[in-house]
Amino acid sequence: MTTIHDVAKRANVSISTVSRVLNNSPLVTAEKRERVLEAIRELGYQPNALARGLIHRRTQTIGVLIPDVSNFFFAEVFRGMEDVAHARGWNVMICNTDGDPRRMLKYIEVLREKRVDGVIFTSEPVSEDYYRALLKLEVPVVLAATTSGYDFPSIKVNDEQASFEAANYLIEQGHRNLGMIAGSSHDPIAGVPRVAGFRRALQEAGIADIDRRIVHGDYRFESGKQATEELLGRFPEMTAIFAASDEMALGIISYAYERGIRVPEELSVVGFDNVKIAQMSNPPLTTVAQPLYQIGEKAADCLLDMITKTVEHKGLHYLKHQLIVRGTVKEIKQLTDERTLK
Amino acid sequence: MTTIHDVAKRANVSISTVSRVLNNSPLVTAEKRERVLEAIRELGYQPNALARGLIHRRTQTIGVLIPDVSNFFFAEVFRGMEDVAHARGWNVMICNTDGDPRRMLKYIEVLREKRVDGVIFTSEPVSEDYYRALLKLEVPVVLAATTSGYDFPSIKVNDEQASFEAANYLIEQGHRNLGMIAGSSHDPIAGVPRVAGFRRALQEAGIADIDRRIVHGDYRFESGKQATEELLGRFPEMTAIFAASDEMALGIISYAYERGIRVPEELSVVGFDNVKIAQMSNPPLTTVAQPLYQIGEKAADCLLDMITKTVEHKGLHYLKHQLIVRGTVKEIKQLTDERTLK
DNA sequence: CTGAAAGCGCTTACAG
DNA sequence: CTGAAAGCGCTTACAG
Repeated sequence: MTTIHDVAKRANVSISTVSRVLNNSPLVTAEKRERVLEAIRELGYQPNALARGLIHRRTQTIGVLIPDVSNFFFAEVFRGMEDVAHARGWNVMICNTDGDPRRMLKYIEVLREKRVDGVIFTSEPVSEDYYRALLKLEVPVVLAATTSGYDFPSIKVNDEQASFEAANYLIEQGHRNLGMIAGSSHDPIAGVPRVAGFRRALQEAGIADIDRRIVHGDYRFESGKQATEELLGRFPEMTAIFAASDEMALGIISYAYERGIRVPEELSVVGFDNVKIAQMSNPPLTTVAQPLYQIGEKAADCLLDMITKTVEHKGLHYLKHQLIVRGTVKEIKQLTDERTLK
Repeated sequence: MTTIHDVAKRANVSISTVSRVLNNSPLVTAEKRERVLEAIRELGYQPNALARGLIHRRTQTIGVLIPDVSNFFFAEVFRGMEDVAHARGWNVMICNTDGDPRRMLKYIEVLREKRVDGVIFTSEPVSEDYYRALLKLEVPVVLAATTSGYDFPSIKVNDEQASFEAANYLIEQGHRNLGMIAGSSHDPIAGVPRVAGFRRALQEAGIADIDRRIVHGDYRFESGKQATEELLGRFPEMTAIFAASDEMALGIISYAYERGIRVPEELSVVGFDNVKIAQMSNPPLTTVAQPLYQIGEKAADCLLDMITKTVEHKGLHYLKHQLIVRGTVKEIKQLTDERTLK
């Protein structure tokens, strides 16, 4: 591969001069500049980013730690990151951690070796081990779709509030016998707060027996089906279920379909996330939208701002969630209304 | 950040010695090795991959050119690549091209600057521009889920044959009035060959009017819905539709659901790809599976073999497709049988 | 076995 | 304005 020396020789100048035109230095005569440019063109020369990076201590690369890009949710968040990185002239090194601590720690080390300029840590809780490893990186870190007790800026949705609104919507539509398929109770991000929001809504509505109305899944389709069976076993008359992920919500719909339970006539369903498949189900899924792509965009923007010292970011940034009403919730007359009518 | 000099000073040896223990050279006394290791640990030193890469002319990084990771299909293929890269000690730089030639060419340049050790080019036809740019890279290139007239090894499924089998399956199930929602007729990979396979099956079965039975979509959900409307407008009695992607197949199901057409009782559907959502539809989608994850794995393995010169790969490698029978196809008695019975 | 030196491909004061 | 030189953080013949 051609180097700066080849160009210098061909243009009959020193490598310093070549370097100057490469870096748009004004102190080169028009004539030499032309000669150099010409030589570059003829040779198809491109500067070696490694050599440049070594000197500038900047690689123009950021690392993205993410559980699994083949997951609908992460795929969209990631796309937002990649797009702004690209637009701002950065590249991204992707690291699928699978939620595996060994893999995560290994990847953080690799990112350190490669001297990435910054890191986006996505969707997982920040353990103390992770925190220490991240600090050693000595570069800016931004949290996407998660948050922590440490001082990394983080971009996410207000899970408690979003969940509260979803449950509340169901209640407003007249449902009183409702349940929830939650995420993991060990998950401080998408697990605990969403349960808390659900709880708050039911409490305010004076609905009893809340604990038994909550079953835990793992956010995936299959667990949504199983959890529905469990829930309907406990409350055969249940009229609505809120799931902490769209995939689990699709599991509810599938379960209902298999048993001949009509959605939404007999069972209303609300999901969480608004991944692309939410609009492809039958009926299309009513869900709480997280601005996935924007979370990725904002996280990348925030990180690049910190790297280039344009702006200093701190603390927790909430992005707006939004209830998307499609076809899986039916309004039902409340018992009290019916009694009143008689 | 600490350098090899810091370690050398602390361990009271030369940087050559530090370098040797870093590279597991046998020519270092146990005692010095210990001292160096100790210093490395205390300092939390990690060698700079840029400096190493500069010398070795190897970055331990591969580039992946892919249209859009947020797409179900590519996300899974990509995951396969990332997993083997990781397992074999390589990192991956991801480049979402969006099928945009400017973006593609720009990315190939960037990969050249960054001196990646190899490139996987995914799912797009290789234009002459791309070919030239790829050649200039001077590193191995492997094609995943696509192929070309050039001499890059490529990993894909036999689209014509897979499509033929899908159509044939429908015919075997007694369908004679069937249609296809194809991809783009400008797409030499997932467009043209799949239409050809469909055609061949209908021809062999002596089914007439083939041209009118084919409508083109863009692989996405919405176009599947629209194409269904078009097809059913032309052939109101149509009993089965084969789609060149699962997403379009889901579009067929949605269209049917909205119009009260029962799947599979009144309309059978077969998809292509077997992305994760295929099993989440109601009824679950019968489809031709491409081994997505394995295509990614194999492409990465093939590339890394070439980079490390373990093996030389050439030509076209077909990975096996497979018809996955789920719930969207109904067997119907053929008219001829019914007549025979009477 | 070990260290000084050259070199990977660049950038950037420094002197002219 | 321009080139020689030093240096970014490493590896690896070379001499001892």
